[in-house]
Amino acid sequence: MRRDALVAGPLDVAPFLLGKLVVHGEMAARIVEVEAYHGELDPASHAYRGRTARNATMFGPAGLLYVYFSYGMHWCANVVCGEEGVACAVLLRALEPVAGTGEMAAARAAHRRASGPPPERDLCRGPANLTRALGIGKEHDGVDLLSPSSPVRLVDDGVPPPSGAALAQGPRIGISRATELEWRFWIAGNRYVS
DNA sequence: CTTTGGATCGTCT
DNA sequence: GACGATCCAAAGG
Repeated sequence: MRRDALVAGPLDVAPFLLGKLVVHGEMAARIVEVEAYHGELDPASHAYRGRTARNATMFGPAGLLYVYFSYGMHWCANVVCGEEGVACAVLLRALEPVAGTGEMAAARAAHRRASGPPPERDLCRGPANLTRALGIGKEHDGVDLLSPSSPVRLVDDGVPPPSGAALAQGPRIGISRATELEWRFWIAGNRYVS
């Protein structure tokens, strides 16, 4: 992954990230669904009202991982994009498990307890589920996804982003403002989409 | 299948 | 003091 590929607006970077791999240890999963958040121009973004301690990572250089805590129990992961100082990010909403699925299932099962591990299709389905499966938490906020020495990395294995009819687009999920914007992107027909 | 309510806490107003 | 870029289990149809 070249960093300059991420130095662009979130509406360009979001579809570009579809098909890329997120790697953590022996685990790898392919991005199949994302949402774009455009910092200070976007009422639904954490950075809409400017820089705070929580959203500081969003203002960093492209390629950082922004992790935030939500609803008192969930972690969500974003890829920071755009120029440094501009708070753009792409939320990861669903991934297709590629490697290390046993470890992912164990991580999910540990949290779900009684109900056991979810079916493979649901391992990384949903923004909080995928961080749980991959073991991503607050300790990963601000790590450089493009550095070979980082625990969590973004890898391009040559699978091209979807284009034309293979690229689907619609409203973002779970927000209360700017709901008219169709800033969610996914791979059309992919069964791992949430 | 759909609907509903509970969990649970950091952050910003 | 309210609320959120959510998920899950239980209950109802």
